[in-house]
Amino acid sequence: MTLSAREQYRILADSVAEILPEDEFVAKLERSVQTGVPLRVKLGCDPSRPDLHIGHAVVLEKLRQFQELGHQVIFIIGDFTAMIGDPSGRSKTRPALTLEETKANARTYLEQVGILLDVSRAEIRHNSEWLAGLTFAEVIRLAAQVTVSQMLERDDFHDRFEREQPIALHEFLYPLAQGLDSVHVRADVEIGGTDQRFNFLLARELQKHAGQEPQAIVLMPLLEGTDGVQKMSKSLGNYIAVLDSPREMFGKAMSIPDTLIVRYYRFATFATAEQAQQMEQQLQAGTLHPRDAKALVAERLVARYHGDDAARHAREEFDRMFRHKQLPDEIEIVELELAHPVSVVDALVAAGLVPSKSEARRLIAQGGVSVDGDRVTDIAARLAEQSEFTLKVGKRRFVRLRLRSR
RNA sequence: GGGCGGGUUCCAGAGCGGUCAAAUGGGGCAGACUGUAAAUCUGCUGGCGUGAUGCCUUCGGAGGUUCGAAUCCUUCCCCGCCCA
Repeated sequence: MTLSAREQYRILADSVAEILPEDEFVAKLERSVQTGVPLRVKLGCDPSRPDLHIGHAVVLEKLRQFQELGHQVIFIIGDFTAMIGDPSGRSKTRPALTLEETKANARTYLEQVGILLDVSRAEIRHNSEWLAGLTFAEVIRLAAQVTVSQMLERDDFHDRFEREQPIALHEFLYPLAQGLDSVHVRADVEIGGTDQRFNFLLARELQKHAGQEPQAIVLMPLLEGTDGVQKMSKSLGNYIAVLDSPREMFGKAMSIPDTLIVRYYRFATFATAEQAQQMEQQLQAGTLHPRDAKALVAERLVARYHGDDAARHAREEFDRMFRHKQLPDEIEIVELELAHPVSVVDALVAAGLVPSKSEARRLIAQGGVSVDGDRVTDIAARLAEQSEFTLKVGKRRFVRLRLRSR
């Protein structure tokens, strides 16, 4: 069921941020169709951060399309680089991983990828295969292929250089290592987020040096995080993880700013361009309420990772909790041995709802704490002589506390 | 090797002998409002403790001067820029 190059292009070019260079990409597709040889499509993975979020999914979805069109997907586990310790930028201590950790992380990573596409059909390689054995002489020869000013073209290097912030020498080596990966797997296409443009282009240079046809580059848009400003990333804490529970996923999706609704619809739930456009119009015309639009996006998102039932349930629960301010139907139960009388402050800390007593006092003073539905107003309040309480902090932190007397 | 500028609370960044747990912004949290964990507004944001202008621990590390130090001195570590 091989589609023509043109049809493939139409599918693959949809929703990309950029394809570089466009004509080479088309030529590769045409040749693939003619010869029946699938394209080798590379995706690099960072095993130091195995938690996938829905921003990654934008790329994986595209990869899935390649796979469905019969092309060969290649995952490169960056185990070698992870073992050395990625310095990139400001993250101060990103400790070097052991081989075992790297392996375990890679496994988790691929499990999560498996939610979105068929990992069993993909080629999985570790870059330690070819990087670990390089001699220093080879590294120098490699480094000689690129100039410092070329390196400084890269956005973040440039930026840091301008701002007089440190750039460690070995940071220059990472793009080179990544580029070597492309050479070693003979990638026809490399796919990633738009922030990878420089690295991917550098890989083309290395491939040319190695006498290979340079890879085409498919760049996917970077999804903004739930804060609506910065790109989604784990370290910024503005992400929705692929493994988030339905409730969390739904809630986080509901917390995105209105301006992001259509974008999430499109790139997080993979609505078609037409659907997205339609939503946009309805929002503008006022026929679709932003809240409802967001709920639709949230529900579709949950449905993708947890199924339709879970999605519906998450939606109902969200309405119950936030529109009607009732309790969720499942509350974590914490059992503690505390002797009466127990102060509310102590209970909050013991139940793990707040990190310190000072914090608990602050929250009470601000009216953010309730016990069995009644707001606590007194910092020195104590729990009544009963064995079970529902503690609530803010709008969405609940615990059912069971006290056992000793 | 030399010169200069730096290392402050989650982040950025003021402070430069007491009035500093430390300005301001960001982030986070809470409240009000609401259409949601949107937006907006308000408050809080080291720990312990309370009828408190209370106690303790923090300003790269270690010492020291002083009644008193984030602020001065010594030394060590780290970073940036420039010159060589």
